[in-house]
Amino acid sequence: MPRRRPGRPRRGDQRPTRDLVLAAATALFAERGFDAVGLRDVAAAAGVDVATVAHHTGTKAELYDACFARVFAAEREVLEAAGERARTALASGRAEALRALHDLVDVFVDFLEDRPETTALWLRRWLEPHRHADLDQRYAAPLYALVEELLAAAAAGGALVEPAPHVTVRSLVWAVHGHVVALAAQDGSGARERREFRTFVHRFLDGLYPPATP
Amino acid sequence: MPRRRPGRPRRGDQRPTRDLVLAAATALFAERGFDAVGLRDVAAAAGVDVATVAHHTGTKAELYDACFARVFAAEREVLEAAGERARTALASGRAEALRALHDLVDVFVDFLEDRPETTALWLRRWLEPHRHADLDQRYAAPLYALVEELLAAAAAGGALVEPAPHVTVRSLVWAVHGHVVALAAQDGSGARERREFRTFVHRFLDGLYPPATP
DNA sequence: GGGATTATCCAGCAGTCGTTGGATTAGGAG
DNA sequence: CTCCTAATCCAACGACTGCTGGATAATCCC
Repeated sequence: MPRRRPGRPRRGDQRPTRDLVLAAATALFAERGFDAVGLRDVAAAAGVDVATVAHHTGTKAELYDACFARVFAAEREVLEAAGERARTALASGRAEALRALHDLVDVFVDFLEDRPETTALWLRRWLEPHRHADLDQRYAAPLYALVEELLAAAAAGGALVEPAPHVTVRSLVWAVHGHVVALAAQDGSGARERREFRTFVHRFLDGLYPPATP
Repeated sequence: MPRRRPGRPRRGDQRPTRDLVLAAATALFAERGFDAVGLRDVAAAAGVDVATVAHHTGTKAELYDACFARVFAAEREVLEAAGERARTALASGRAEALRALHDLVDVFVDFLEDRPETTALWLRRWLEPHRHADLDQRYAAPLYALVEELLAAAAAGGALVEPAPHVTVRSLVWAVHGHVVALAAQDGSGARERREFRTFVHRFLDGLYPPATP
């Protein structure tokens, strides 16, 4: 491995080192977890010395936080864009709200299937509550609020009082993460699994909120 | 901490040291994970020296495996007992099969609510595929097969061909684990949460397999 | 050109890790 | 009592950990 050029970076230079380190660290943390990844592993994966990692990202805990913030910010961005589209459909009636709900869930599933490391970090977050202070406020809460809003709109006229919407949303979210984990654990493209999971999700929603009232 | 008596244990002695170590290690591993728990932590929690831990449970990896085997064996035992009861109901018709399905799921939820460390280890197992070789064969496969069998029986006459039963089962299992994690993360007794989750589960099953065909 | 700034690496510190060899003590077997 | 076995702890080894002080090099600003 050739030694990287030291010194101040040129004005319109290549990809900044900090992003390189964050990408490498995210992949490693998602696969092995906080304690099983050494700073020297991250440095080697990024083609950089340990001191350089520390120079750009500070403490190991700060690096960990930065990885989470980066991944979850991307997810939140995608979901809020899809949520904005869905929100406009809310005013158009129950059928449109139901379709918007289905679309939003599809976007969610697509996103996680494409970026399994998001699921890995999401799960690790639940197993390490002490390490993440404000992640829920910045990430989970807005997502839950949006989907609950759509669920409530879809249920309007359906007289759905229980279970509480947040229970339904949480269960759906965990089912999706379980699907992503199962995809990663098996071999093959998983095209069939993806198709069947979408079928399941739509049946799940239709079962709770039948599209046509008898 | 007084020094423990060395020497060969007396004939009808107290709780064997190995169980003490395994219990302490299980609690620590469930809370912090493999790498964040040192053998000295386990030893201290069990009131024992490090060398004693090694003497009884061998390598750290072997200790980890022993914890998993212990916890999952308990779960499998409970589920197979409930499954046996359910299996006899299968021959009595669709309505009885549906009720048996509901009962089995209730047993599953009750068990995990009472022993949250089972959920913690279950999740960690998915995040560390390299550390667990044969756990799926001994634990997950029989459970999945049983619930799928019940689902298929419940669906008989309902013309359910998709989604594939294992997708439904997996999603339900992950939803339950998500419920347990949420219970552990919140404060209070969580009695309301438990009640609402059961409502959700039963609605979930009824949505996929309506109890009365219209 | 001459600082000032920024980036990179080398070398090493102090601490913890899992693991082990050996000493000590207690009970069972004869 | 004497031998054997089993249980416990102490002390230490080598390896690895996160982190850092300082040297060097490349660029920017003037």
